[in-house]
Amino acid sequence: MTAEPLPRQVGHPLATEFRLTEVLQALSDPLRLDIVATLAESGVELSCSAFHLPVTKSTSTHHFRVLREAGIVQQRYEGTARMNSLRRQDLDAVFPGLLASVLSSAVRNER
Amino acid sequence: MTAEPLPRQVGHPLATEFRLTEVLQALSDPLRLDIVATLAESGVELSCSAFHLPVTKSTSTHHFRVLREAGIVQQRYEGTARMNSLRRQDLDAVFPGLLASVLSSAVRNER
DNA sequence: TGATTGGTACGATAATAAACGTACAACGAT
DNA sequence: ATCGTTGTACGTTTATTATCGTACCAATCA
Repeated sequence: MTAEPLPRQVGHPLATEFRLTEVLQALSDPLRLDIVATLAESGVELSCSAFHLPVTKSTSTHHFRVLREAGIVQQRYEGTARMNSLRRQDLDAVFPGLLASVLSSAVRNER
Repeated sequence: MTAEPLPRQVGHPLATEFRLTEVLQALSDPLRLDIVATLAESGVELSCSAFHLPVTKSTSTHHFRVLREAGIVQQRYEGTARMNSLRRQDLDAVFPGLLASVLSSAVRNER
């Protein structure tokens, strides 16, 4: 009676549920800001391990979860990897110009 | 030999010292975001007590200090009151568009 | 099947941050 | 001089967050 393993999935907030303070909080961590900037520059999906973050796997999981729960990244499984992409359209729809100004500020400020 | 009391003064960071993550962190608190939005809407200097914050005086002092140290507000004494104003020009120079997008997002998101 | 890869879950710890109360300081007015 | 107003300083408490380690799971590969 071994149950079928459930397909792995994660919950993402709807764009209507985004909260500004939560987004700002998520972006206020240097590591996470770096992740977002890297995603924006690359323009493609990236696995968690592609970032070579200077923290352990479990801490990495934590940061990606904060970004996901704030609505900043979209995650989906591809094999064993979890692919991350920016929710640009959703963010722009709810907070117009915010991501762009944060990203250009991040470049100027060198994080 | 009673020393003259020093004129009260506070330290403000130079615009060149602004750090994006610190600014985002400062703005990520609902109370502080409210303060900034009120300052922006009013367009004038406001004393700390003009905000009628739902916290004690000492907590209020704390939040204004966070905003000041991030470079978001300018403070000066006027009598016993501490007058606060936005450092709009400095912020726009270092992080172009950031404050504007945060403020318009705050309105949409109703904080 | 078993090992490897990439990531999660959970619990613990340490650092940071929000909130408060009390005591106090500077200024203005009485 | 002393009182009310406005805010600061300091120490404490509580809540949140960043980090880690260990154990584990699902997918792929040999």
